[in-house]
Amino acid sequence: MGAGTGPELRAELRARGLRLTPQRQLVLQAVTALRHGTPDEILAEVRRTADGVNISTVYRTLELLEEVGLVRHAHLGHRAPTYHSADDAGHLHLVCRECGTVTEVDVAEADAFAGRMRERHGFETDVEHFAVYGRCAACASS
Amino acid sequence: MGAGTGPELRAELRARGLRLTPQRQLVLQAVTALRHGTPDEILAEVRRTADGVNISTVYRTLELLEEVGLVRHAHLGHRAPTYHSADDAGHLHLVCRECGTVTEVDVAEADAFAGRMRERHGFETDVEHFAVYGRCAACASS
DNA sequence: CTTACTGCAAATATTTTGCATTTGG
DNA sequence: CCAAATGCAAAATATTTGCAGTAAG
Repeated sequence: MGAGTGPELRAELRARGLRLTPQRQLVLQAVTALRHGTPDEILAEVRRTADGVNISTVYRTLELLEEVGLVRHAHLGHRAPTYHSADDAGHLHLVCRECGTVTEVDVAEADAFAGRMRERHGFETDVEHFAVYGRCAACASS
Repeated sequence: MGAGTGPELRAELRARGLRLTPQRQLVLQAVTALRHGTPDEILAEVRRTADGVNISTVYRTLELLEEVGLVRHAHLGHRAPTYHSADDAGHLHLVCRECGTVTEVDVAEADAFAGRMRERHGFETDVEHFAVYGRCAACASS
């Protein structure tokens, strides 16, 4: 289960003179458990277990975990940076504008597109960061 | 130059029992002039010409112009829905994470990708709404 | 012990809303 | 004239920051 909860987090932090705190463990656990979560949702998830973690700590911790490389964020909607574990990387997000469902798709499905952007525009696409908007199969058939 | 400033806007509005106001003309002109703008930037652009248009009117007007089909918005960054004229549609946005430059690319370049999403996932991609993140040629070579 | 980290409350930033007034048609 | 639209100020959201107290190592 990769970076997950314990020793790897500690190692990443120590390597930079940073500390392992219960809050940081809890936030990382919550991100992993939710698979996709906004700062708000992550706070709620954390509070199902422990209590008293502050929202500003969640923001600061997410930023830090991202720097350290254990979590990433993507933009799935209007106002919602969504965080996920770096372990759980390797997919695109297809977001349905009608029902909001997020479908995960292997990044390889965008390889041809990314290659084209590279060749024609010298642009290195970060396929994991962009959300693809549209209509999912279920909504299209209704 | 399509929908632009005058008569078409009036027609679209009248057809729905809505009114043509100077504010609505100004906002549409500003969106067209800027090519890409956040509500804030649009307000600033409007104020270069006339004065006294209120920020809440900008928000309401953008929403309305989008319903009517004269403008669209895309998500190009963390906190910034960016509006553009519907006339100026037909392109993807390549956004550089380092310098922020937005490169426009013909939507046809994503046809293969969109086709693949349709076939394999039944997903109808709105290629114009998503921003593609990455590094532009200039930043990659530095 | 040292200083990184957290909680808290206040500051920012962004967008939305209620309501009295103005104005397009 | 009358309903639609605007301006304004307040409310609702979302995120950031300063600082004093707490705790990791």
